[in-house]
Amino acid sequence: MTARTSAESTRDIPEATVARLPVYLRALITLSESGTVTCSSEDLARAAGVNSAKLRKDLSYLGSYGTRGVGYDVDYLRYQIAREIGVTQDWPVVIVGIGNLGHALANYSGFRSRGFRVVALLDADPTRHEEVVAGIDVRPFDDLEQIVRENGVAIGVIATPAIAAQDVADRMVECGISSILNFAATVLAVPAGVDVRKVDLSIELQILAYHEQRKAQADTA
Amino acid sequence: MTARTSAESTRDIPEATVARLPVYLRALITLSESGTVTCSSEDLARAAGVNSAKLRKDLSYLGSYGTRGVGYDVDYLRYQIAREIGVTQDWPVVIVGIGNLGHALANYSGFRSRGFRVVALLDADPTRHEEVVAGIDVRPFDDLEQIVRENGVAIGVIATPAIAAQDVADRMVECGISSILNFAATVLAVPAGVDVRKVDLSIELQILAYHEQRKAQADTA
DNA sequence: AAGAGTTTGTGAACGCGAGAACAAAACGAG
DNA sequence: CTCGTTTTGTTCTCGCGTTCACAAACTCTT
Repeated sequence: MTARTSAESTRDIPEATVARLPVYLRALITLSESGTVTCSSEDLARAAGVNSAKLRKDLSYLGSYGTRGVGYDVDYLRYQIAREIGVTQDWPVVIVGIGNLGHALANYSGFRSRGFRVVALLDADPTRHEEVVAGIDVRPFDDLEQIVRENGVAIGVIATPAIAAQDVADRMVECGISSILNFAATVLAVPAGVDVRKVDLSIELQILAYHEQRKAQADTA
Repeated sequence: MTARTSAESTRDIPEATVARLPVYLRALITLSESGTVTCSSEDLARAAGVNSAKLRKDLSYLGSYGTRGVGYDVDYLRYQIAREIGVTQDWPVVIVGIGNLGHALANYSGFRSRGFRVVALLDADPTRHEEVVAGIDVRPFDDLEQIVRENGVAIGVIATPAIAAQDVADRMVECGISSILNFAATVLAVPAGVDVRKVDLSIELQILAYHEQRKAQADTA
């Protein structure tokens, strides 16, 4: 990892703030589409479901984009956040594993509208290679390297069964992919420098179940 | 909310720990299926992708289920964690919104195998009410109250478009559902006492994009 | 039976994030 | 131009979560 020398735009933003920026961005888009030109931190915080002090602190890491006594220009702030996240540019993405979830992901319009372009759908099962999902041919997993090279893909999505996920991740890393979104129910081992984010549907439900159980215990206490 | 008087099993477990318990549980199940009888905190931590000190501290909130100098009995610890989370019992769940994602969720085997039973699929669109997904009839959204009442449903999953999500949530709360898993791209407002967890696919990708952009900047610096 | 070797459970230190509170800056009225 | 009002940007404090480090407890060998 090279040392950071550039003065501009490389202050490090806390991870917790990074995770909220997309939420603010979505709220700003909604406000913009409803014709709102200016909003206060209070307005935006309510739309994003956070505390207004936290919102202002988060935005202060990006710079000083508001006007005291007035608030924030919705479209201007929207652009600044989008630029900071990096979604003003186009991110090519590959999805591996075209089962039920892979289908849903391929058809998910939220990717396209937010700067992500699905350039390929891959599956190891040859019987799926006839399929066309969301207007995209399903191709053999072995085409991964070529696709990554030709499209400059940096982000991969894993929607395979858990048993296959580590192999897919290894191949992705070999091909030069450095960010992985993992929907498989397994912990991936990857080298340093590769980012993995995990989404596990059943874990979310289990967390809810824990709290639900406690509520039930409290009621019968 | 009633005061907690029961001495046993009501120590409050930190939220961060609760979020990791399902990960430990999954790791233990994998270990158990591979025939492992005993494991050290180091082993389990590696399988779960966390620090072993953190693992031990997390487990210490549940009680003292290990043996010094030996480690943990895999099946025993597995049961204890499952019991603490509440997945030794069966949780009936309804899914509202049977689009691409709703299909994927209805077919997701990870729910069933972890104590969650999908008792109904609901959709507001009458043209879908002919469909049978994952062996379950798709029914009108207005049947929600009856289904919740008859099955004692406490957990609802929202997989509708963002525009409909708040209405669905309101109706769920009215019917007595007190835990909601929200896949729609919107922030839900719910009364106190109702838990909401949000899963937003495009937000996860945006977080990856942010880090990817920084890596690219670092390389060209 | 005693000592060497493991591994858990936990006390203590540390760092990060949340929220309160306020000073600084912009606007508008008179 | 000045004063009051509004709202941002930032400082400060507090609490939570992570990690280290070690004593307590158990096993095994001799």
